[in-house]
Amino acid sequence: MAPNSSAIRPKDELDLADQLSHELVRFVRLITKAKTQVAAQGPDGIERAAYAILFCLIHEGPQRTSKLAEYLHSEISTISRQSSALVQHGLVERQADPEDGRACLLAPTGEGLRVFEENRKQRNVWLAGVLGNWTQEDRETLNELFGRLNTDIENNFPDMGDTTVPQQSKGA
Amino acid sequence: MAPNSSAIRPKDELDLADQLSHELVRFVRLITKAKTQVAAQGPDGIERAAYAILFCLIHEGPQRTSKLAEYLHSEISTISRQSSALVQHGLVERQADPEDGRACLLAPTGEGLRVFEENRKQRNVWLAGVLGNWTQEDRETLNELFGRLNTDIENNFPDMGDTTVPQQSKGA
DNA sequence: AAATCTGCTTGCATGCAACAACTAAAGTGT
DNA sequence: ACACTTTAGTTGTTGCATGCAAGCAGATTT
Repeated sequence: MAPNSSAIRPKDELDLADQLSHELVRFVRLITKAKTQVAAQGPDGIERAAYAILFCLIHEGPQRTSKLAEYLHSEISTISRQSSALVQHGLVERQADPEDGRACLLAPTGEGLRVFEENRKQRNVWLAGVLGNWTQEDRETLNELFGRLNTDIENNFPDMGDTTVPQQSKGA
Repeated sequence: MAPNSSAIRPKDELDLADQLSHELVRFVRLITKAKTQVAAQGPDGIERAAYAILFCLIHEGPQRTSKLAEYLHSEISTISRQSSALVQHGLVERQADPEDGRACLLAPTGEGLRVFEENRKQRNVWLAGVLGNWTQEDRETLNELFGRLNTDIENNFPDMGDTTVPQQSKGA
């Protein structure tokens, strides 16, 4: 079953939207599958999802749970759970927030950095494989457009928040 | 918390891979969130995930469960369940496969088409909003590169299958 | 110091996908 | 033609990730 009809090239905007939507869900499916295959947890028992936290902490510095949630578009509770796991495994440590005793700043530990670096390498090896035949230019273009897409999606969230797409009509 | 260090522009391939990885997970998070916000199920009680099946059937014609599973990178059982739901709600119908009595060809019903169309419109409205400020050229480029990315990821799956990224070292 | 607010954690429910056990229909060999 | 194996799909169970809501402890206000 090779993509035939709509999967060749866009004729007009609507077709393009269709196609892009398709690529979007295709991508999500692929990643979902990849996630299950790469094993749910690293040998350190860290949730896959928790690496995003590590990434954020490393790139942005120690953060509060709430900030992380905001940044990662997750529930605070989710971050809380994942952070706990990271702390338990010694990849992240809690520091008392000098400005607020209730809050705890999460910061990567040396071990956390090391583990993250290794993961980063793994991921990059994989990505390099995937993009092996790409020209440098295309890679950069993809990167840039992808980033823009994400940003634009982020900016379009508020609308979805209350517009909450009603979807179709029929009642059964 | 604005992206600072590595989130500006790629210096070399490794940095680019880093950045792209980041965009990838960012995207997944965004979509994940979007999915939950758009409501778990359509008013017809159909799982969100099932729409991919509808899409596939409409674009590729009646298919067997197994083909769908292959195409959508899902387990047959998953497809089976979702298909059942679609059948129950009259969006898809089972046709006996003339070539094999065990198999059933799944085909969209008129109602299925209608419902899908409505969903498509919704999605396109949203996408149009997201890509509102893009030039047509950029949109097409994104679409093309995204498609290529997906294809290349698909092709790199076999490796992941058994290489199953060992990840890091320390045992704690 | 009592009332309130806020940041985080925990319990419960949901959605989704995988694995396994099972049914039924084809093929195969004698 | 009849048992035996293989193949297609369905259903039950399990497990994971997430969101919501309730609870808890530290901070703030009056």
